[in-house]
Amino acid sequence: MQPDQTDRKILDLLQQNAQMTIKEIASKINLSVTPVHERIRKLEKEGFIDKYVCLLNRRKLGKSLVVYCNVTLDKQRKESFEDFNQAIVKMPEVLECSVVSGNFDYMLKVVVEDGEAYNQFYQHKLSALSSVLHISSYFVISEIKYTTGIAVL
Amino acid sequence: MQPDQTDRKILDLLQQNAQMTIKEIASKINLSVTPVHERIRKLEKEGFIDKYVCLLNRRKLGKSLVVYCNVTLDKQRKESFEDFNQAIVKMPEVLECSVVSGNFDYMLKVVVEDGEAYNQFYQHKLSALSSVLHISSYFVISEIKYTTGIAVL
DNA sequence: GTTGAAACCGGTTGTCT
DNA sequence: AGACAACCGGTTTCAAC
Repeated sequence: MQPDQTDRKILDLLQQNAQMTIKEIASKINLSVTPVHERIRKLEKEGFIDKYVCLLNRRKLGKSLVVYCNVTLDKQRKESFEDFNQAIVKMPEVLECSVVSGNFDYMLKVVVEDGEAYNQFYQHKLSALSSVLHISSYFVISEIKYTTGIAVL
Repeated sequence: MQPDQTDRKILDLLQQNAQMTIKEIASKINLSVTPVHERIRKLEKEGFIDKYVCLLNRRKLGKSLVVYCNVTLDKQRKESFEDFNQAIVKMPEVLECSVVSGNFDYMLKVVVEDGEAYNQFYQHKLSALSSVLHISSYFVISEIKYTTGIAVL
C-alpha cells in the first residue's frame, strides 16, 4: 500500500532529522502522538524506512577527497561482473557503485583522505582487479549539494 | 581535536544504526553509559556528526530511477556557475551535485520516478538553465552498493 | 573512567471516543 | 482513526570514588 499524504509528511520530516520527537512531528502536522507513532511503526514494518543513520562530517574526519569513477570491465571474461561486484562491496572506500548504461559499465563514488590515498586505492585495489579494463577518475573540487533525502511530497 | 579509537568505534556504530541505545554501544565497546554519552555529545558539539536522518526506500516510494549526469556549462558567461549552483540546490530531484575535474564541469546524481519523469526533468528543468551547454546522462541499471558510512576505523 | 541514583522526557500501550 | 492518560525505558545529570 502506498503511504498517504500524512505518511509522506512524516517521512519527509524524518529524512531531514531523525531525532525529531513524535511530539514535534505530531504538532507540525496537527495530530496527536498516537497516530504518528502508529504510522511510523507501519512505515518501518512495511519497508518504506530502510534504516536510521547518522551522517558524519567527512572533512573533519580527514576524508577530504571524493572521486567519481567510470569503470569498464573486460567483457571477454563472463565472470567479470560477478567478481567485480563481490570485490567492490568489500571496499570501504566505495560508498556508491552502480551498473550504468552508456559507454562504460560502472559508476562509483569513492571517499578517501587525499590524492595520495586515492592513488593507493586506484593502483592497488581498483585497477588491481583482473576484471577491470579501464577507469576514468573525476575528482570532486567543490561539493555544491549533498542530501540523502528524496522527494516524497 | 581528532577523535580517538573509542570515539571512532562509536561513530562507526552510529553511522550504521543511529537507533542503537547508549547502553548497547557501551556494552559493545566495554564501557559504561556515562562516558559513551559524554563522547557522543562531544562528537556532536564539535561537528563530527552532521545530522541524524532516516534513509527511505526509493523503490517502494516509486522513485525507481537514478541517473548520474555530467554537465558542462557555458563558460562564456561568467555568472554561469553561480546561476547553476543556485538553481540546482532548489531541485529536489538532485541529491548530489559536485564540481569535478575533467572534460565536463559537474557530476550530478538525480532520483526520479521513471524514464518519463527524467525526460521531463531533463527537458524542462536541467537543460532549460541558460548556463547549461551540454549534458550526458548515465542511467543506473543496477545498484551494487549504496552506503552513507565512511571508513572511520 | 566507573558506579549508582534521581529527575526527566519520550516512546509505548491501553482505553475511550 | 485519533485523543488522552498511565507506564516503562532510556537519556541526562549529578555525586562520589
